[in-house]
Amino acid sequence: MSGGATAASKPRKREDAPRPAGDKRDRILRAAVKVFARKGFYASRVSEIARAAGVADGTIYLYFKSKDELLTSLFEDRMVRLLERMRAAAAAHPRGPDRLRAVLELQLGLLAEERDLAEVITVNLRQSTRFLKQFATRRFAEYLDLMATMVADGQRAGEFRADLSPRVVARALFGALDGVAMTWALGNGDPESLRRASAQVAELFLRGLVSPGTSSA
Amino acid sequence: MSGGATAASKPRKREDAPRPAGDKRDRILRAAVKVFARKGFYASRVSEIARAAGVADGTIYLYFKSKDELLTSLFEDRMVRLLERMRAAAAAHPRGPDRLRAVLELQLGLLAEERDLAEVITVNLRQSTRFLKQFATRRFAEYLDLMATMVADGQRAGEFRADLSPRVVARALFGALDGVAMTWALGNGDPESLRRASAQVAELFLRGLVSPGTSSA
Amino acid sequence: MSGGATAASKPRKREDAPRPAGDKRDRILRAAVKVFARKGFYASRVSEIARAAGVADGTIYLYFKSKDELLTSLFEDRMVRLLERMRAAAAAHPRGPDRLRAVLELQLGLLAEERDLAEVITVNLRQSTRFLKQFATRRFAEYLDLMATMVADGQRAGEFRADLSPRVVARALFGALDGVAMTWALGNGDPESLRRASAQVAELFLRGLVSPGTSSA
Amino acid sequence: MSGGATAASKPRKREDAPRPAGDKRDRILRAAVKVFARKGFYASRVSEIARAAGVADGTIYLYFKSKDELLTSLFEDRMVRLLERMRAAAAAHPRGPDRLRAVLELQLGLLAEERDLAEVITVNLRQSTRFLKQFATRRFAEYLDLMATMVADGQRAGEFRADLSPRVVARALFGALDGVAMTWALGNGDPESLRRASAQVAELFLRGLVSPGTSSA
DNA sequence: AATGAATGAGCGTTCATTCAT
DNA sequence: GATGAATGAACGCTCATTCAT
Repeated sequence: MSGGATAASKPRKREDAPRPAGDKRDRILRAAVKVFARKGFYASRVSEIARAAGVADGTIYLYFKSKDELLTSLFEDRMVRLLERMRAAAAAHPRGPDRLRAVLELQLGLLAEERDLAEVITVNLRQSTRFLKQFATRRFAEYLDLMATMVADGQRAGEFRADLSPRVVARALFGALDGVAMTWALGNGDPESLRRASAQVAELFLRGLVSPGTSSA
Repeated sequence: MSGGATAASKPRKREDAPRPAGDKRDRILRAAVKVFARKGFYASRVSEIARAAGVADGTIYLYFKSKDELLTSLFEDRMVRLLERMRAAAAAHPRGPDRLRAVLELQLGLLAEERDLAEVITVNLRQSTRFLKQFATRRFAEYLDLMATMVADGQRAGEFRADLSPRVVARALFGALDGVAMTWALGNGDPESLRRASAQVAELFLRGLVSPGTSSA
Repeated sequence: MSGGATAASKPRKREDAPRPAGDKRDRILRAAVKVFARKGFYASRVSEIARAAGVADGTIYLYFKSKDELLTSLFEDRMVRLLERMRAAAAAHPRGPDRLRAVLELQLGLLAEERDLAEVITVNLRQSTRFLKQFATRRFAEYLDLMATMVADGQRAGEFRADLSPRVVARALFGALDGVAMTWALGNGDPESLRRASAQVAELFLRGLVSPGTSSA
Repeated sequence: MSGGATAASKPRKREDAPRPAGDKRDRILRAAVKVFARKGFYASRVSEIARAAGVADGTIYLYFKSKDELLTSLFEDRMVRLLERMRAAAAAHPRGPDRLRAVLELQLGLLAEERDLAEVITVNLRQSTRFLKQFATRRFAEYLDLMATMVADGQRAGEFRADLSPRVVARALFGALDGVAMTWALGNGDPESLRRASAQVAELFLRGLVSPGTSSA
């Protein structure tokens, strides 16, 4: 998927223009998303993921060091992608409110397209404290920083009220989106309904954030 | 809360007065919170919980059917307690904004006092999709209903803007509180800092919710 | 059962003619027969036997050293009773063929009256090699001796053919009775059908044993 | 017996010729016979069987679903083999008495060669009523049918007395052989002595079965 | 004597990971 | 690289037995 992040696949001679391998790594990751979403990380068997990916059990270990690293890579992969797009969206919108709205809609929009991923990110990823503490921290901090920066920028520009801590707002924003995505993923999962909810959450937060005397539209 | 027999305890003779034992179930639950918080549900060993509770491994099975049921009971117990207090807090505040603020502060206040519990509730509880789907559903739905009802009541009273779906607001509120609690639990965990964050979240949501032309204070 | 009302079970000074205690020991043994028959020795729980006997788990250990000893005592008890009656029956019939017939009918007759016991004796008793080798040996050898002696006596008296080893005949007789009882116990268990089978087995063996030129009737 | 794939083995690639492995299932079964015979089914540990078979504990579960199924497969395997040979022996002897003698000698002959197996079949197999009732029933019924049919055929041919129920005779025969084998297996276990006993049992039953006026030789 | 809550040793089974082919 | 049979460490749970009351 995507052009950029090929990560460290297996060694290939050279050239082999279009897509030499790496195909398998992706198939495994996609299979993992599906299986993790259905049964949860711990209840998922490596052999199930292998079967779903159409490879042998052992093959998985040619691409990932362990089952843990599979979850880890999944998160890393998706998070990097999300952060990239968020930064692009932010750059495209100079005004704080527009920017915030764009970012929120981007985030839920991505999940709406991939329900299984939403379930993995919002539910399974919290499997272990250890995981969250040791691994996810870096990308997650990056994510919170991005959000907090957007808020702080808006405050400096006088677009957002200045009496709220940008970090607290960022955490609340993350949580609200996560909660909405989670309840959606656990429910029926109609993509459109998540998009509608997304617009309302944006509305709610923007109204909560704007400085008195500023129109949010 | 509640005076009498909680759920399915162990068989008790007759009488009731002296309350000789019965604390064992509680000791186990409290030990479970502690251990789950430190290592996560799956990485926690039943024997560790037993040691932490000061009982033998087998004793745990006199009070809980399985390790799973331990998590389940934990959630049930705490959730019932939370819901009771939330209803009480709601009843004590007739005006929508006050009511909402009281409920939010209650929820984060409870977690601020018991950091381990916060970690279990916000992190470990999402261990498995199966758990969330099959078990937690009932109490969680009750929780969301309560929040949504508060919002809807406020809307009918003209205190809250009417163009947002109460259910979406409830989900966002839950998520925001959960996200703030999670990031707090994963961090240093100073109770006071969670209370301060709580006040800001309330501020943010109330401002976002109030009808134009209404003062939120 | 047995004596009378017995009432209290605690130790009495002396006298107390009919049956001071021991009532409980018997209740436990009878409960054990029932439970062992239904589920097999290993699958039977001490607590089930206790419940069936109407006593507490711990009480069983006041009368028996262990679960093993329960089986052991059961076998001993019943075997002693059987051997006593067999000796009496043998003494009452001077002629070899009559004696053999009487003994066979006695044995299957006892089991026919107590189907559960038949199941325990024929099926469960063979639980472990250790059990058979270390414990049952004594009484079982006594049983085989009794049978072999009857055959040998008959041979000396010219009533039975002399070209068969009395010990082999005894083993075959035991086996035949045991096999018939087992297939019966595993089936419907109509007492009358076991008695009919018993008569045929006696007929078969007597005809097989009699010296040529002797009428078996 | 049989050349090809026995029952449910593990997945084999394709080919068939070289028979590279596949001996593992057999090695495990043989180890199980040995261990069960020495300690009884319940006292035997899966890990002991694994060690005796020279495989890892987990390997056993690649070939058998559970420890129970190990016993079950053992019985099934051996029983199928016995029944095949019994049918062959029966077919080779047209006259009732010869046929019966041949079958009896075959059965004890097989056990004489494999003392451990004799112990498992006669002793351990009766471990649980459940086992006997639910599983062994089919093959055991087949066995009894075969014996009963031989008797009934002989009766129709006028070779055996007609006043005995073929089914009762079959049960007695089974029991006699089983009892003789059991007492032998629990004792010293000299193969020759079991063969001698076998001949005497045949003699005893044939004499008991023949119609008056028929020579059994 | 009787109770039954508590104990904790012990075991069947699972499953991530390895490695010979 | 790819395979999947084999491995064996690790753990939840059971249940015979004990002992304070």
